[in-house]
Amino acid sequence: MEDYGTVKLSRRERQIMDIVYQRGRVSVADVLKDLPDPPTYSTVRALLGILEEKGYLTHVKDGKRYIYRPTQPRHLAGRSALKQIFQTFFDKSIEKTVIALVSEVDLSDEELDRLSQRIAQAKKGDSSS
Amino acid sequence: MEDYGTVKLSRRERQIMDIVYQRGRVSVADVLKDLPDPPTYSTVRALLGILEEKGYLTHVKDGKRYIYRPTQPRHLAGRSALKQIFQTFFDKSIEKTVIALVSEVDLSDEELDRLSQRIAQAKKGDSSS
DNA sequence: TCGTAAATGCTAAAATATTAGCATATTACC
DNA sequence: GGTAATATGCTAATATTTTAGCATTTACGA
Repeated sequence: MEDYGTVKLSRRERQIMDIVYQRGRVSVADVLKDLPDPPTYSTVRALLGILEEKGYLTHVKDGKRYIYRPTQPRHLAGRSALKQIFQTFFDKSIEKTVIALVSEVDLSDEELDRLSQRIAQAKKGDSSS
Repeated sequence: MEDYGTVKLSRRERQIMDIVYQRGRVSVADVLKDLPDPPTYSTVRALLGILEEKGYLTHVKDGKRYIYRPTQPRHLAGRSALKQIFQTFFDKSIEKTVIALVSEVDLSDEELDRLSQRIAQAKKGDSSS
C-alpha cells in the first residue's frame, strides 16, 4: 500500500485517515465528530466511500451501520509516516528524531531510564514485538 | 503558524512543503525536480506563489530567480509533525514511537549506545540543543 | 549593446475534490 | 405488522485545486 501521508490523498481524505488510525475503527458518526470544520453526514459518507474505493479502507456491517477499518495495519502505516518525517525534518537521522521526540514532552526520570534501557536492549534481542 | 501536515494544505502544496523542508531553500527548478508526477514549471510557480500568499513561504531574489524558504523554522515544523504522528499511530506514547523509530533501520551497536546515553542524559541537563 | 536564454506576472481553462439532497433500505420498538 | 429513527445508494451542483499558455522582464555573454 502506498504511503498515504504525502501522495495521492486530498486534504479531507487525509484528515479522515488520521481519525481512522487514531480510533482504529470508525462509524460515519465517529468521523464526523472528530473532523475539523465538520461537513455534513452525507459528505463524510462520500469520502469514506472514496477511500474504500481507493483501497485504504474496508467496511463491515454492524447492525444497520458500517464500521470502517484501515486496510494497512496501524503499525505499518505508522512506520511509513515516521520515515517520511525523519527524512523531511531531521536529515534522515534517527538520533536527531529521537531527541526531538523526547524533548517534545516532559518525561519523568523513570520513563527516560526505561526508554534508554529498551533502546540498549534493542541491539541484542530485537524481539519483533 | 498552523500545523501544515493535516489541515489547510492541498495535496500538491503538501508535497511542495515537504521538498522545501528537505532542501531548506529551493528554486522552482529544485521543486520541479523532486515532485512526483512532475507538472510543468508554470504549475510549480503558481503553487509556490499560493504557499507564499498563505504565509508558509517567503522568497528572496538570487540573480534572476527566486529562492524560497519556509517561514516556520524546520525544527518547529518537525516537532509539530512528530506530535501528529505519535498521537495518530502510537497511542500518544513517546516510548512506543521511539521504539518504532529505532527498529525502522538497523542501527549499529555504537549508535544505539550513544542514543540511550543521550536519552539518559536528557533527564538531567536538558541542554536545549 | 544587443540578443538570447531563462526567469517571473498574470489569466483562464480543465480536472478533481467537496458538498448537499433526495430516494431507498434497515433496524428497533410499540 | 406498522412506524419512526437512522442508516446507506446515488446523482448532481459547487468550490477548490491543479494545470497550461502567453506576455513580459531580467541577467549574462558574444
